[in-house]
Amino acid sequence: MKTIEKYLTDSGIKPSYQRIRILSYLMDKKNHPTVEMIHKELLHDIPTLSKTTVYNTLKQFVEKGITQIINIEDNETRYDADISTHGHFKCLNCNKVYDFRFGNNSLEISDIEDFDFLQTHLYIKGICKKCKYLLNTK
Amino acid sequence: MKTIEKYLTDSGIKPSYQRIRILSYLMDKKNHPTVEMIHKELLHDIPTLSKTTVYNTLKQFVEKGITQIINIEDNETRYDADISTHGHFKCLNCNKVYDFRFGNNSLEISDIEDFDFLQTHLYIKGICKKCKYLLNTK
DNA sequence: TTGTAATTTTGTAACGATTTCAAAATTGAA
DNA sequence: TTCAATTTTGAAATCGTTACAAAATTACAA
Repeated sequence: MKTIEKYLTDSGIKPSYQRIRILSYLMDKKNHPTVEMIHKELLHDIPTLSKTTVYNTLKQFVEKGITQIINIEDNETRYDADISTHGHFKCLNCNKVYDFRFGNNSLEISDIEDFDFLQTHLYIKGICKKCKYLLNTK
Repeated sequence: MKTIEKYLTDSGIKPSYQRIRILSYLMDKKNHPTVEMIHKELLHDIPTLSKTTVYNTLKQFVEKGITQIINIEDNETRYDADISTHGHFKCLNCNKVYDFRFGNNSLEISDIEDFDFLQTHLYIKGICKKCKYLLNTK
């Protein structure tokens, strides 16, 4: 069995064709897509793919813990199959979402000492390196 | 002129009755409300208040920089009149959103060194102290 | 104070993302 | 091969948000 199918099976998800393709898309592209983006692109290969299937599949992936939701913007829900703790940077010029690493232990958090932490999401917005130079040389 | 009116005027917003009431609500309650919550509660005092006004007002507050959007959950947009850099913790048991402070310099961010940071949002989900003890003693 | 223009508020309609739901298609086991 | 269970599909419903035009309010000049 291929690794992606085994990964789904091990996560308690039956590896249907659509599920394999959607997870592969997330893992290969690493582009933090919206439902719209996934549906639009996969439609080229799977002409019958319905948007409902994309919604259902992603909901299942999130429930089973193999995908995380990115809420960096209030008007778009994005998805990420990289479930390791890492941050997301959105460039306000080109709208690209970048991954970044941060020292989780070094956060120095006050006021919520005795709380149990289950998920940490760090979002930063600004201007990426590429756009910064482009904008400067205009 | 009252302080809240002066604050609006200084921010370039004409202090209409509705705007004063909505900003006061945010500042007094500090409950990170949704549009729904603000509208429902103020309706007791202002029976003619329309939801559109709440939307318009909050959009203006955000544009003028006196309110920030909290996207800790993908199905609800919350608002906060505290625009200082601070984190938000959502209890997955009681759904309350808590503020917390964190050392901004202690983040130890890698991979996006030369990017310009404009906004930082740190969200943590888990179980709050109160719910933790309640759940343990059940 | 009155009249008029500008601004703000309101309510309805439109919109877009997401969910619901039942039928159709596919899969798996006997 | 047959039948039950699961998955996918597409249409309709729902929900949060926005667009828009009319009504109300405010500001200001005569």
